[in-house]
Amino acid sequence: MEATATILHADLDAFYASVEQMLDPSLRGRAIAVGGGVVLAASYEAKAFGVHGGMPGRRARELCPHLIFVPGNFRHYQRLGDAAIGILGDYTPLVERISIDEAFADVAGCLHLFGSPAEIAQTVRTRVRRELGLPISIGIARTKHLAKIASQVAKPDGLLLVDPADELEFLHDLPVEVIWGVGPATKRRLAEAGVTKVGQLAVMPGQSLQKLLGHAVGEKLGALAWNRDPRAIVTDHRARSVGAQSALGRRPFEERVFRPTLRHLADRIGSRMRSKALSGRTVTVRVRFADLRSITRAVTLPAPVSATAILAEVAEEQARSVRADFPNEATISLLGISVSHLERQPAMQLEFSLGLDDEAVRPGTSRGAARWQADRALDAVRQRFGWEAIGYGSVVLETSRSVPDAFRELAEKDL
DNA sequence: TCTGGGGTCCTAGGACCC
DNA sequence: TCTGGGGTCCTAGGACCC
Repeated sequence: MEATATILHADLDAFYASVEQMLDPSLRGRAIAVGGGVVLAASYEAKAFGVHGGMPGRRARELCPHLIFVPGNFRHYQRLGDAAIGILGDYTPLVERISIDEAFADVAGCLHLFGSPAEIAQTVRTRVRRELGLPISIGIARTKHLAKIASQVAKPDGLLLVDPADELEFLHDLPVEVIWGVGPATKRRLAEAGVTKVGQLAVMPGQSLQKLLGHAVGEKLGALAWNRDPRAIVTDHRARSVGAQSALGRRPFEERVFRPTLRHLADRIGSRMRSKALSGRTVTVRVRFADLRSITRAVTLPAPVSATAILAEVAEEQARSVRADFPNEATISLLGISVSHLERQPAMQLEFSLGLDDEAVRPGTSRGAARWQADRALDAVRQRFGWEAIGYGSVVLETSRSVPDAFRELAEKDL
């Protein structure tokens, strides 16, 4: 007996742009871009001119002179994304959200209640359109990988079921870059070997594939080309790292620049970690030079931390070491911090024992405890009055922001 | 013709231990 | 005196995804 296709991949079409067009009817049917300095999302009308997400706003305007730029309504995006995925959840508890506008679902267990996978998918599409006013495409297949490809092929505003009997016929005709994990670099390498279609990839000997792309990527691609994808739906993902970065334009690589910036980044990361009761042992700093080459420095601490001041100190120390190692790099364009080796526990007790807080403030209290309490107080104020209400005094960033802060908050939001 | 920010996973080499 | 193998952890960098 042949397995049935019960995995759905649902993907809201040109999400931010569609929301804007839904909210403002005068934008419907027109080429719009959400964002300004950088295009965060483009409507299909704009995509027809070659405009796409991530593109500099100026370039987009060149391609499409009548392009309308709209600032984002980020609260709406979060709300509507949640609502759309929620509709999917009305039919099965097996929903795996992978971003604000995208999710997998397995409907194998609810067919007797709601009908065939295609019927369920169509119901979801109809409801998202009727209740939220948004277009959503859904792909259905036997595996996650193929369902995702199907939803991309179905776009815009479409539904595509890949019958298990037709999987390879469907898949092998498509270009290699439809495969999850084939980006520009892998595509180029494959093209150099004369491989542009999935079908060609499929018949490549495993050994040469692994030689070309490395063991893991080669093996994965070889399997995916035959639609061998063992991944199941995972309903709870736990974070493996928490990070923040900031593009700086061109700034001198000096203490007076990187100290306040790292402090601000550490502050954002620390408060996010504390709000989720996470702490982490490895602190990685990224420094990007003016020519876009970037350097990372990581250090693993003996115990996990989440206090802003400690994260900042560790990060500053690493920035200094990069500075010392690259005396000829006078200009930087980005700084980032990321914390990994996360553990699910408050960091308070652990930070005492790090030796980072050797000056006791008073008997029974360490500097680490004082910091932790200060952080908690700050977190509480922000919870009531908003992020901008309070912060580390030294932090005044004159960075010109091409990305609205609300977008950062959105990107930071736990999905 | 230089795009921002938040992530995940893989590779390779070195240190260290048994 | 060059003679193994296996495992784990760590760092740095790269590719990819949304």
